[in-house]
Amino acid sequence: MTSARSTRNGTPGEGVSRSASARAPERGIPEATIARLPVYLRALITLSERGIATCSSEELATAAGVNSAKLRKDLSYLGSYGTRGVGYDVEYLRYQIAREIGVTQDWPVVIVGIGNLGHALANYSGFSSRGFRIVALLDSDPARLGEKLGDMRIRGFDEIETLVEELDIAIGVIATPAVSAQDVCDRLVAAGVTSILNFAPTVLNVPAGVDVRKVDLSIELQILAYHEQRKALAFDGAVDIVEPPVDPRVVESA
Amino acid sequence: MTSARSTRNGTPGEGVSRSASARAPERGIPEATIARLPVYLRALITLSERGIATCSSEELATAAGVNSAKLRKDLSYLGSYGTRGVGYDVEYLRYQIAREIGVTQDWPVVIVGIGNLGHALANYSGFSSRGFRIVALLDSDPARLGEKLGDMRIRGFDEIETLVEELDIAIGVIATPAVSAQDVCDRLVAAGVTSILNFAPTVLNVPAGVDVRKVDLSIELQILAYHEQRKALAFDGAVDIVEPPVDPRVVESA
DNA sequence: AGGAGTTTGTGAACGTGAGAACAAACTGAG
DNA sequence: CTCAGTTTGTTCTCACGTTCACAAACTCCT
Repeated sequence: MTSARSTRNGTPGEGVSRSASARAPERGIPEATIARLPVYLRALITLSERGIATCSSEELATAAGVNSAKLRKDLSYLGSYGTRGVGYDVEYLRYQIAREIGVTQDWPVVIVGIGNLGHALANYSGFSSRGFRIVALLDSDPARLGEKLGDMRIRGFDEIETLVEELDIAIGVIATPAVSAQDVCDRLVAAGVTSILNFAPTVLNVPAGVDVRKVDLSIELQILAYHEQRKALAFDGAVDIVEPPVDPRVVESA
Repeated sequence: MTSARSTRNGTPGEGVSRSASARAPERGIPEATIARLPVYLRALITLSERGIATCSSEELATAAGVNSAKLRKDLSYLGSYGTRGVGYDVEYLRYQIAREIGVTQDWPVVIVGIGNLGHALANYSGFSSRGFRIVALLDSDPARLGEKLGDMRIRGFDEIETLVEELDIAIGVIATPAVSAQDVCDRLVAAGVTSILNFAPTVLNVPAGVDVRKVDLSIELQILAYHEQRKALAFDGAVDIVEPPVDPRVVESA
C-alpha cells in the first residue's frame, strides 16, 4: 500500500480468468514485488555509479532498505539472475529489472495542471533520467498559456486530444485542483491514456483497463500524525484509556 | 503497498509484546486501515460540504473508492459509530475519525529543501486546512536565505536545532536532493523530530521509534510503466512468450 | 404492536505477503 | 578431486488483509 496503495482497476470478480491450464509458469508477479522493483533498480544504479560490479543479496537489500529474504524472493519471480556462492552482477541485474519494469524504452508523458506542483514535476530531473520524457504540458488558465518552461510551451486543454493521439501518450499526470481532476481524467482516457498518476486530492473513476495511482500529500502527513499521536499518548502512560468520545450531535442538533 | 508504503520502524521481533492478557480490547488498528482513514475523512468532508447529514456505508464507500464491506470493517476498529438500518451521521463520524487520526489538534511542520518541490509544498493549501501548520522553511542555499514565501522567511540549516526545539516540531518534510537527505534527516531526528515525510529518492536510516514515509514520484511512474508494458504485450498477443533475455555480460566483458 | 425492509457490525473463509530455514549450486584452497 | 565456506533460490509456515455472508438492530408502515 501501499500509501499510495496500488489502485489497480477492473472489477475483481470478472477478471480475465488467467488460464486455468495446469503447469503454466504463469508470469504473475505480485503487486507488492512490482512496487519494490524500482527501489532495487535505484539501489543498483547507485552501486553501479560507485563502480561496484558484484553484490550479494544482503548488500543490495541493505541499500534498498528491505531484508534479504524478501529481496531474493522478489528477484526469483523475475528469473534466476544470480550466482550461488557469488551474488549478483550489478549491471546484468540492473538491465533485467529495467527490462521487466519497462524502462529500457522511453515513455512519453503529459502533465496536466501547471500550478506550483505541476511546475515542480515538469522540472524534476528524476523522470527523464529514468525512462520517462515529458512531452506535453497543459493548463486551463489562459494567462499561463504559451508560457515557456524549459524548452516546452504550456498548451490549453483544447489540445488534449490531438497531443495524446499524435504523440502516442499512454501515461498522464494530473496535478490540477480537485474539482477539475475528474474532467481532465475523462478527457485523457477518452483520448487514449491508459495510466494515470493523480496528485489531485480526489478519487478518480476510470473504466476497466485503466490504471490509476494516487499520490496524496496530506494523506501521508495524516498517517504520520496518527502514529505521532500514539507516541505522545504512550509517553503519557495513557495508552489504554481513551477520553470518552464527545458526541457533537448533542451539542449541535437535538 | 504505496509508493508511499509504510515504513514503520523498530525491529519486528523484539516488539512491546502486546500484553498477552486475555480479553483486552487491545486498540490495535491495522496499518492498512489507518492508511484509509484519511480517505474516508476527506469523503466525509465532501459530503458535509454538500449538506448531506447521513450516509450509508455503501454511499461513503463509493465516495472513498473502496467497497462497502471493507469500509464497515475499517470503521468497526474505531468503534460502533453507525446506526443499523440508518447509516452514519456524517458530522459525528467525521469528528470521530479526525480524533482517531489526531488532526483535531494542529501539528507544526518543518519543510527542509525549498527547491521546486519545496515551494509547491509550502504553498499547498491542503496542509493547513487539515490539521497541519507549516511553521518553518529551511534551505542550505545562501542565495535563497531570507527569501519570503507567503508570510514566512527561509532560514538556514544552522537553525534546524533551535527551531525544532523551540517550536516543538515533531513532523518534518524532506524535499532536498538525495545526497543531503540523510544528513538533514539525522539532524532533524537529533533535534527531536519523530516523523518524517521523505520526498528525496533515497532510503533513510532512522533509529527505532521514528516513522518515515516515502513519496517517490519516479517510482510511481515506473509502477505504471510496468502495467502499461504488460497491456501493450497483451495487445500484441505475446502474453506468455518473453523474448530470450540478452546477456550484456557477453557483450561487455569476457 | 407486528412485520417487512434496511443497514450495520462481525465471524469465518480465502487470498496474499513476509520471514525463517534449508537444500542446491557455486568458488577456491589444498 | 574433495572439502569447507558462501550465497542463491525455494519451500513452508504464519500473519495480515480482503471479501462474503449473515445475525442483530434499527425504521417505518399498517
